[in-house]
Amino acid sequence: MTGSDTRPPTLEQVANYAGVSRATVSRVINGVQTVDPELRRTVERAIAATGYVPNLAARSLVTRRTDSIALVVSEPENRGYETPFLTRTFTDPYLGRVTAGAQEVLRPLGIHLVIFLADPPAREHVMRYLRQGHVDGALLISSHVDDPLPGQLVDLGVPCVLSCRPGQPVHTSYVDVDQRAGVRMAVDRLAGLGRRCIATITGPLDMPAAQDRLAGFRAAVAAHGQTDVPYVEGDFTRGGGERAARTLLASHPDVDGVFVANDLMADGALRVLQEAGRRVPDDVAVIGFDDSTAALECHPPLSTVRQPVEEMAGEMAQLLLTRIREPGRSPRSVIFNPELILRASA
Amino acid sequence: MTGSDTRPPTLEQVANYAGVSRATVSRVINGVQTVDPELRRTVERAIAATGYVPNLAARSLVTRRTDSIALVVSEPENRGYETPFLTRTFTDPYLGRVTAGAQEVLRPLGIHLVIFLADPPAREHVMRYLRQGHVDGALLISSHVDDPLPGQLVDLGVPCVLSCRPGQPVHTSYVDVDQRAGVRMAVDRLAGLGRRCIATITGPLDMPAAQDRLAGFRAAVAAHGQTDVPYVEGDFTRGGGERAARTLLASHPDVDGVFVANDLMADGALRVLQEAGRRVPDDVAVIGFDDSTAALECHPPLSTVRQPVEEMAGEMAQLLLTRIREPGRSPRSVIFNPELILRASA
DNA sequence: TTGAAAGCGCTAACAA
DNA sequence: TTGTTAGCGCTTTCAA
Repeated sequence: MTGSDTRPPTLEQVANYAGVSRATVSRVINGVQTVDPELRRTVERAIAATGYVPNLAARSLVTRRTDSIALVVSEPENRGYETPFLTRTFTDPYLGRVTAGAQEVLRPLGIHLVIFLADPPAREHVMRYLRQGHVDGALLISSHVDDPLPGQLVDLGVPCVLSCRPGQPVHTSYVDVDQRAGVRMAVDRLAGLGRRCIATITGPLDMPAAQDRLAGFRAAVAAHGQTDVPYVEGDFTRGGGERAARTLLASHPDVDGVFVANDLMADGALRVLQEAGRRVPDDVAVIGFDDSTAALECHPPLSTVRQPVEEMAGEMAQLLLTRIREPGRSPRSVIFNPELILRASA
Repeated sequence: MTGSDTRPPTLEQVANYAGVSRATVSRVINGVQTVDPELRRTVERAIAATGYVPNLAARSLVTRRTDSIALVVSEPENRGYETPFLTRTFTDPYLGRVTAGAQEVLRPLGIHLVIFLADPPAREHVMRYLRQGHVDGALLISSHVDDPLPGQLVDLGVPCVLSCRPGQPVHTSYVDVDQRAGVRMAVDRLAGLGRRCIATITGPLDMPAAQDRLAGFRAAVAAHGQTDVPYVEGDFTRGGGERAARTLLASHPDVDGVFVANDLMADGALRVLQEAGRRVPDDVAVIGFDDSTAALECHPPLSTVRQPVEEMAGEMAQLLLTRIREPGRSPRSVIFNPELILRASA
């Protein structure tokens, strides 16, 4: 009944059915213009009648293209975060935005986007998958300074583009937001609100993005004459934000402004601040980073530094396509401008 | 410098290098036992020396296997949820758990898991990808009653397994949790706590899982002699939970127990209840569903009905593998038992 | 145990 | 404009 023990129809069979050569059917399928309209019609009927679907393996064996690219989220090793990798990844709106942005440019081109999560146990598999020519290239979300994956992929000749400044120099393109400029906007705002004790909750400091934001914070508060640089390291999760906020409150009870390195942690921090009896923004003003959907769900809605993630992902896709088409061309990176979005929290 | 204009080494080249035939190299690669240990050594050296990696396309052209299976998350059409599909999907810990569970069984077998999101714009692409034989089968997360995808895939002969009871009868296996039993446990607990006005916040009622949970709720409260069945429809997101809780509070200010159809909504509901001055669990007891990571992040920590998602996903993978190996065999479905996890909220 | 040879289904020169 | 033909890189009989 399931009846698929029989093989799917081949080009050859369609050709026989239509009474033409394989080459002609191939041309019709690939939209080559030099085919007699009448014949094309005949072939199309034959395709419909036989239910023909091209065999991808056969095609890519000769074209050396697969028309699909991978989105790889990588984590070099278990750093004892409270939340495991998969949970963190699938709980943060970030990946959804990246996917959306990449799809936007890939889909019209008929290119498939396949998603891979490369935590240490999966790492080898993903590497093999990419090497075996299953995809034409990879968009790499690699956030840790010491992640060897980007370097390895480049060495293997897999075209790729990174989602942010790589921790170690890698001969490949990347896309990033001007982290420091973003933080600067946030701190300027807090200072403009008259806050005198401005602190920050950082991301994991083994991530370039987190380092950049902390460095930006240092520079920004210094510019406003604040000599102390109170910071607590978080992990970019809601729970981490809560923990960090508690630590911060204990060490700096007089804090009146907080720049939190992402929205998820800001949400957690907001909860803790308010449970501790601080009014936001009156007692403590809070600004996040990302402008993800989480920012809108905060109570009160979160002021935040907007990162145009979708656009950035689209650009990554473009860069990758270029890289695939012209492997010789030298890497090019694109830096986007952040924007301060003001809501109720600061 | 990037130097990959040159083609990767082929089996043939490795064979020449090692001074043996292609067949022998192939045997070594595929772990065939009948190869002289000495020769095997030679070949392995040759493989290492040349940096050989099998060409997947060529292999699967002959074996008709790809050793990869797809995890497809499907949504039939835009139902005007507040939160868009990708955001919802990548914000809910559910998918991470499914991935983890499936990987657990697939990885040791050397099978790749590739993730696809099939919302309406991507749908056609994903279908094509699956039909073209890019994967050996698919794990399908399809939550809507009227999603045609499962039926279409089955018709196309793509082996698949569903993540819950399908809305329409489909000739394929699925895995599910005993929804009604789970809800029953929750309601029994609330009733046991002496709650007299027990309400529920449901998932989208065009999802079988949401329907089952509501039906289970009906039956359970009736069993405790509560004739009224107060419910508000939610959307399985945090924000949706907040909105639903507000509605509920307005229509049933005397509510003292709430069963919320998933943890994310329960988190939102908790916030709203508390902002409205209700103490949890004293004034209102709340129980969620899933036992996802969100349950632990709630304030107070959420009592919830545990669904063994990882295990269920592992079983899906097993079922799919069986289905791939023995296409003739008739579909088999597996129902898991839920478990009530008591924390502070009820 | 090893090798020779025949394809898997497709695209792309090249000829006609 | 169409058809013929030669592979793409691999696995797998079948002989040796």
